[in-house]
Amino acid sequence: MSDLTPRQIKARKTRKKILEAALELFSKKSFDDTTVDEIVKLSGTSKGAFYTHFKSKYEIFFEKFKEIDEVYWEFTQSLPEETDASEKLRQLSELQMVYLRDYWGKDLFRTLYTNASPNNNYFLSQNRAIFKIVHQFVSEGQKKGEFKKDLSPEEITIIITRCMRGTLFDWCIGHDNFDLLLENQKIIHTVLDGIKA
Amino acid sequence: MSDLTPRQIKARKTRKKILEAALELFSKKSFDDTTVDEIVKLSGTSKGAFYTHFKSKYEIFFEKFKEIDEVYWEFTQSLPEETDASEKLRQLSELQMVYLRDYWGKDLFRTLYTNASPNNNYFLSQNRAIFKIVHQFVSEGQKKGEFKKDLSPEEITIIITRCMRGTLFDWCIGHDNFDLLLENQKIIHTVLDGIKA
DNA sequence: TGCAGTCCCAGACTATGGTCTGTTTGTTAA
DNA sequence: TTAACAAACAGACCATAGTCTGGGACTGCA
Repeated sequence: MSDLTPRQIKARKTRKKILEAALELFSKKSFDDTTVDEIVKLSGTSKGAFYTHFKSKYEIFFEKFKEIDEVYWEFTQSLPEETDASEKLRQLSELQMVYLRDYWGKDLFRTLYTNASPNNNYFLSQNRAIFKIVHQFVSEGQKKGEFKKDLSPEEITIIITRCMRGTLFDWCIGHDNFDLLLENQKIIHTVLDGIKA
Repeated sequence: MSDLTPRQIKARKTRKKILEAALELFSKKSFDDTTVDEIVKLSGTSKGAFYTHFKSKYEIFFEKFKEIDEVYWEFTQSLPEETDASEKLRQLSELQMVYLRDYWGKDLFRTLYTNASPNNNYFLSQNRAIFKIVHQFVSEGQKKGEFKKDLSPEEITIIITRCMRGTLFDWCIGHDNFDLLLENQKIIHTVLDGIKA
């Protein structure tokens, strides 16, 4: 961990300064209202430093996004083994919504969606914790005979995560200000009904 | 219709020139690679003209987006009345996917999603043709006893359109290059199973 | 008919995300 | 040790979406 050369240590420090300044400004103002020049100024660095450490302004809070998956893993550990698969899925999706609503918030989360691109879409990746966890629950459910087997676990997992994404998209882009938990609950309930044996 | 003053007629012409030039460039290159200066140059107008007629570069092809709803209406007329509601929904969603895939294409469609904002999201509006048509089919299905009644027609309609949106989002943002029709079919089938009586 | 006001537009200008070039300084192979 | 190299960075520079100002032509009203 700390067998880094002095140069690398200094670089890390610079990176950290930039990251902290950026996140501070993002929360104080907003992503869109924060300019790279401001970040650079507050962190006491430069454009050059900024772009050696981050590919884009967007990528900066992408860093923060990775925290999400930590939360999911912790949750999974805490679940009693014998719970129904559909119950687990319900709880997981609820956790996700609560977390995104309360910890991230609409505005911050929106920039994720509007800045997504085919090159930069980790949050669609099937390597993500949320995908793996859902997949695990679905497999369990199929083994226990709780779910149909005309679709593979992967296919069902994709369906479920896609529904959640649709809900999240409407939530952060639309101006309806709907109840994220309630809306998610309805769609998840419907989908689970659709895959029950 | 044509009781326009000469000034208004000229303005319309300018607007049209800009719109045509823009769409030509969008299809020849892409939305992102087309600059406003190019549009202005090709259309023989100016920035001032551009921004009096359109709020933003994005809004320009928003114009094109409205064509979609025309297609949906036409389709609805062509359906035999006695078809099952779920069959109607299946066909409608398929039509949508074919149209977006073949007529719009991934790249063009993506800019819709990445440029959406709470101020500018007609395509989430419940006034859209797609929403109204789905709503009508769902109501029919409930009346015929084909669908459950524990959710209102509006709620079910939202669920269905949201699923389609989730699929479309993954399609145009992700790099999986999956089969849009097939993926849509799976998710719609599952959701319909979930609302069947 | 004359004139005040407004619409439509031209084009200079601004703001900002991102690139490029040069410089310094730590690193490494001989 | 030292020369070549590369990492880390500073800041000028570029590209482009969008704004601002001014002016000419049309319109409506006195």
